[in-house]
Amino acid sequence: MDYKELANLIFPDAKPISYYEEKYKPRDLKEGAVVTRFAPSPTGFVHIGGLYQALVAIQSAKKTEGVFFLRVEDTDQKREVENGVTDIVNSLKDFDMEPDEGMISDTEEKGNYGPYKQSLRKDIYQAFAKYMIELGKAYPCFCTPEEVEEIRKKQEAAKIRPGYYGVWAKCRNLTLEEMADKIKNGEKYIIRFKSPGREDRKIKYKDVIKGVVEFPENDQDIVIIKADGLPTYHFAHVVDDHLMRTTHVIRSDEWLSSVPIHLQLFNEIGFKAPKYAHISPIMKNDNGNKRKLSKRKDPEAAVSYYKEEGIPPQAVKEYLLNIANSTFENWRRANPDKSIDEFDFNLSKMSVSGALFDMVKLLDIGKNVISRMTAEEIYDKSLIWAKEYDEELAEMLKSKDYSLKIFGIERGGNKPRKDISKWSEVKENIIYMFDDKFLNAKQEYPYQVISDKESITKILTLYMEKYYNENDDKQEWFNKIKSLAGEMGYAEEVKEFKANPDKYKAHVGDVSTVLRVALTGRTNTPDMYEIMKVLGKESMIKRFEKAKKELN
RNA sequence: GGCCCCAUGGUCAAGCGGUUAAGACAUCACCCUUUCACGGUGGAGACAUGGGUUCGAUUCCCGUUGGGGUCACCA
Repeated sequence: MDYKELANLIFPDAKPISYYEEKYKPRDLKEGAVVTRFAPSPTGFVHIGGLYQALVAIQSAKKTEGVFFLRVEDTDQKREVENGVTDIVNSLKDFDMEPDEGMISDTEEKGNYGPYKQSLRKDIYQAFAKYMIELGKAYPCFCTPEEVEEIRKKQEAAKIRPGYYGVWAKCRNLTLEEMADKIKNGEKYIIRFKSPGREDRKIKYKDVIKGVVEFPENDQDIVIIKADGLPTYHFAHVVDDHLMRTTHVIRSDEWLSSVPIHLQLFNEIGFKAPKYAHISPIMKNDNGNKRKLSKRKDPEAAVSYYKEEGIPPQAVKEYLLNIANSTFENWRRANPDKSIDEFDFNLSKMSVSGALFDMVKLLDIGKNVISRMTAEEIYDKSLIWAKEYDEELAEMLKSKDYSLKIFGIERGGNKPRKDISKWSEVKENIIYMFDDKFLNAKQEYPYQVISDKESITKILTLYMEKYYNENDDKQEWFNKIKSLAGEMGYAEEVKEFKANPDKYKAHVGDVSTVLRVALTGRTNTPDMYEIMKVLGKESMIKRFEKAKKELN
């Protein structure tokens, strides 16, 4: 019995690895092109941290004319969730982050390096596991989970490092004959890697983001093929990223401590290891402690949250990019209209420590992103959002013409209005502009300086009867309000009022406030001249009548 | 607990041996303005701590403290 015979006994049907080496040829890309991937498990919704990784990966690939692919890591059937793959694909689509290669739906994929779903690659992993066995670098292990647990307990009791290694790795010392006999007897087994490492030796490696990191060598005989015949993450990673010709593995921080295992695996199997870039996770402040954004506790951890809230995908991406490379902010200010793909993203400039998630900042970016949009875009996007999440708003937006007029107020030009940071704010923002909403609802009228019934009635009546003319330009329009103020005995100029506070009871601004409150039910609105134009005279009359009626 | 990583204002962060320690968000004041949003000006606000090294440390080294990660037939 030799290694080869053992390997054949275990994987009689596996192809030689040369078959796969031949099938998945090195990519023909220009020098320096980054081939990278997003490789999530379909275990539930897509996490904002995952989106962050994917974004960083895309930027890296785009910048170098490389490849970004989506690989689904579904080797743990126990944790798999229904529609997991579809969710991932759709989430990337929502953010306009479609991969160049890989899964494009639950069952379809594109690209020449597939399958891109690990559960479909069982044969491939087994071929490489077989190869490892032939090399004498992997072996079958017959320990039951209970036995392994038993070993761990002993180690813990003796306060020594837990794990399957050295003298604890019982099965590694079985003779080939013993192994063969056990297999023939039908004993259950898994495949373990035979680690050549020693814990008292150090390895150094250079992470693209973290810099030089030093670790003890791996000496654990880790599992590479599980009882169900599927590989563990470690082995799948090595096989896949080799065969898919990945140049850069961009993944979450939590993998950093597995690097010694991965490097050793690459080395023993004889492949060139990719470069690693370990990204710090996005954190959240929880009672003074930092912790990762959690799927269970934090709604904003799920990318679906941003869609539901109507935060533009563009804003989320810009926020994330800003965390990744803080120079992005300056670049954006200098290039307000450029696509983020033109930003010179730099992996190695990413922060080594995890950033606290800042919703306030995100919404500020949202505000700016939306302010750069035309009224038409705002209309389209809020309508799409409304159709899914807010029927009432969708109903309000039915008249495109009218909606466009509202969204057009103070928009365009170099100082656009910045009062919407997400689509879920739109309704509150414009609802008073709709007669059927405004006229039929009970309104609060927060009058300010001028608040007595008589004065208000007089202002509203006089204004419509004597002063308002829908054909006035803005200057004329405001002059009329001044005249009205004068007629009422108030100061026509605010400055004059301030100079002689005792002489007047109020000033033209206070008169405006009365008009504004009567018209809209609020003290803060966009430009009133434009509001009146959009509303039209008929609506104004109705609103003033309502206001007068509801004076107390 | 072992191993690893990290530490600049409330938050994100420039910095890479000599700086009045940038900038953005948030905050405050003022200006602009009929209100708000915008815009403008200004203010407050930081190098965790103790040792070294050095003519000189935010920057380099060590310890302490604090935070994070990881130790599965999960990824």
